[in-house]
Amino acid sequence: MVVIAGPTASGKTALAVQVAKYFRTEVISADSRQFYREIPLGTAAPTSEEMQGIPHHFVGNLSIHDEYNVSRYEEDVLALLQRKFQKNRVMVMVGGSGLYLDAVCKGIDQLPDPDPDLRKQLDKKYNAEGIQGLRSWLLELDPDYYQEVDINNRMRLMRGIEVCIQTGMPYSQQRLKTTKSRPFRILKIGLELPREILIERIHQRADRMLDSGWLDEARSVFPHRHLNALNTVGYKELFAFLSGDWTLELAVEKIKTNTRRYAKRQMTWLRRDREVHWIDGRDGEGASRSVIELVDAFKQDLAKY
RNA sequence: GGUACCAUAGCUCAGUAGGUAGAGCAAUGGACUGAAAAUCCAUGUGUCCCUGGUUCGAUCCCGGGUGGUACCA
Repeated sequence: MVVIAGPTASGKTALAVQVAKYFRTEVISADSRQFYREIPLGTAAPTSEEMQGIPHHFVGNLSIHDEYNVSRYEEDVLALLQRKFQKNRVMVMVGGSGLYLDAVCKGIDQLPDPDPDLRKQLDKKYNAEGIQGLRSWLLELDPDYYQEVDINNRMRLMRGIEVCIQTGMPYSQQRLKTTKSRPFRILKIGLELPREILIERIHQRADRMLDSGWLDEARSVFPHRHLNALNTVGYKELFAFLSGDWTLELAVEKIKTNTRRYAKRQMTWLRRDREVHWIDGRDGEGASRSVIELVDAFKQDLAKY
């Protein structure tokens, strides 16, 4: 499996199609927002024209009303890969959601999915007693995890508490971070661009997306703005405009800023992964040639064993 | 042309009884196992507009200049 990762607006979509074309195979998206069919414009999901006839999986396959999470994604992708590897030697996975990429490449521990009723209780606790309420709750249930969590991060605190309650065992004993073995070999590619160029591309793409009707798309999902799928860069800002809190100009400026920050977080995540082979994303043709070379070298390497 | 006010970090601004300065945002670095495009942590040297003067010492007080804003002609 060839994994193509990189920050938003770095040209992953086009590169993945080029590579999939060359190997006559299909593309799996690892983008936690392109799943949702109601929001293709604002998530820069590939259009059918951009796909150039290459089958894409996990793009527009869900509704914003669906419940979904990384472990289900891991399962779904593995099931699909098992089928696809029967006839394809190579598969391409492309996306910018680091956690989702890792779930497929390295696996994720066996832990329960969140229970909606419990989440409600946790929210109630947080609203009534603030972060301190969550802290003391977690300290009681799992003192070991309490020592290592981000003590200010309410989501981590909540998840820790949730797992302890649902399983009756400390979270810290179940979050093992073991790496699972996969029945296929993985080659990871990272697309990199000089900072100024990436920033320029982010800005231009935001303007292009707005020109192509993004605001109308945001308006159409506005009534559901509290759904998690819409807690997303771009939509949050457009919703602030649609609510009358911000001018459109301000919203656009914030979209650009927040997209830049998102790209930075993606890079932080990816840089940590020593298995990534970095390639220059400035020239699309060159990038796809580099990927193909890397894949061929990888195959030859495999043949030795 | 006159009068008043303003000029401090990339931006918006605070401040110093005269002892060379700090917030928010941005930016940068980082964390990350079922909300992940989420969530969270860390990091503040900048000719305090220029130039004379007073002073042991001026970003701060005084004079002049330059630029900006408002009002009056």
